Amino acid sequence: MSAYDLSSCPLFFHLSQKEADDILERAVSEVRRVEKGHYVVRQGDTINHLFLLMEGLVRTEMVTKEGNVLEIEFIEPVRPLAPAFLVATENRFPVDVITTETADFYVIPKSLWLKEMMLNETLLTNFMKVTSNMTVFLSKKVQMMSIKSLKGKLSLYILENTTPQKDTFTLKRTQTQLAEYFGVQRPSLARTIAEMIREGWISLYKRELKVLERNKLEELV
Amino acid sequence: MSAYDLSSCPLFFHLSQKEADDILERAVSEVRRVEKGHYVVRQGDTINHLFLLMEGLVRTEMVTKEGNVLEIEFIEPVRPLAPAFLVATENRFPVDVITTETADFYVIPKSLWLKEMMLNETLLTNFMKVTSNMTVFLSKKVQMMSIKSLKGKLSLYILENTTPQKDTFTLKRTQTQLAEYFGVQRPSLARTIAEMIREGWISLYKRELKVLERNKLEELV
DNA sequence: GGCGGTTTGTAACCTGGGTTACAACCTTTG
DNA sequence: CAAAGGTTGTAACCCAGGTTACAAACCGCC
Repeated sequence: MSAYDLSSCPLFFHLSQKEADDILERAVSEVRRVEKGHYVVRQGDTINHLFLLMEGLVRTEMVTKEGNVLEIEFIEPVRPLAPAFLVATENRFPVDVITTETADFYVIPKSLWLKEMMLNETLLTNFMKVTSNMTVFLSKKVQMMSIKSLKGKLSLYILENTTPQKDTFTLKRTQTQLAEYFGVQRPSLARTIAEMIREGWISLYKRELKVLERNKLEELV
Repeated sequence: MSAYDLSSCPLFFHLSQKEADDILERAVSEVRRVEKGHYVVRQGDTINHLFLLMEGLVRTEMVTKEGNVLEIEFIEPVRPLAPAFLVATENRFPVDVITTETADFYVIPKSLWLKEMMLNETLLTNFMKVTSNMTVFLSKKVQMMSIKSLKGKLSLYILENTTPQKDTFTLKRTQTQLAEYFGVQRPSLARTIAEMIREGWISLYKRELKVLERNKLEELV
């Protein structure tokens, strides 16, 4: 049970490896392997178990009909999947979770997990912090989505990845992925980037993006 | 301190009036009155206190630049404001909070509140449930916002307010408010409603909306 | 170096919603 | 009941982004 480094998981911060292992020893009811490209959980599934991603990589996405995929985030081990929904009144999974690599999960029944939290103050506050941070994340998402123009969304994204001091950064995603993140078509994104370059607000060489007129970007957010 | 009915507040479920009163007695450091139409907190403010709305009515809204207001929800007493952000790592208020009526708040310092939660298991699980439900709420919001077309958003809204059995409901908001909720202009909403009526999917008399072709609405969500 | 697959740039055309403006209703309230 | 303010219906025009399609550039890999 103790092959994994749990200290990197926010649920186990400030717990010794032994404490964390003991908790898992008592609570984990099943180890589940999911092959690459398969669903772990689907939007709408009822949540009675905490899923701990131990190995592999998964992607959560929210699918709107019309086939538009609005990407949310990648999750790397060791992390819990949507812990907030374990406790919520309407405890259904909000998103699809798909493995992008073969992944291993510890499956913990809700009741056992709650019991462990009641016995361990640190575990409990960690859990609360994780769910609260999810709220912060989501409300930022809402903020991003509430910006109507693509130029505005792009500006927000660029500003979040630079500072007045460090005006350059490397795009970590392809244009296609970025477009998905913003919820727009790929050519639209390319067009908008081209416009912003033409107007002299940013420059782009290979994947290196440089901010030239920070105030112009700030105006749009 | 005990003039209020705390049992309606999800933070105090399953607690006796006396238990709840005792907690507040110890934790509340200040009672604050805010006049109608004023800001209680602004987006970006650091959160070191829990605000409990005891009296009055407030509205939270997220303001995007360009002046677009994306309404989120109304809050009635007795309710905490954005409790999730008290615990989160980046504890800044995600939204503006504005009073729509003169309102009274109990202000509780973070440290005192945490202490109370550590002493009372019920209070703690209640708190967790509240923040988790906020996550559920926000991710629904994200889902709604990720639907691109106004027809789709409107369909989702209508479907959520009816069932196959009960195909009629009364619009509780004006078109202006609804348009704000969807993040579109009022004439656009009116136009779209008119289209959906013309195509025979819904009918509308005064504020009574009736679903005629449920499957058509479902297609768009 | 050359070949297939991915990523990027760009252009032409289409469409949903924004914008503005005005008229017809409702609902209060004096 | 009449004036005033709020709510709804509509129309004309504009524009950001969607859609489709193709070419150029890049990136391993044999």
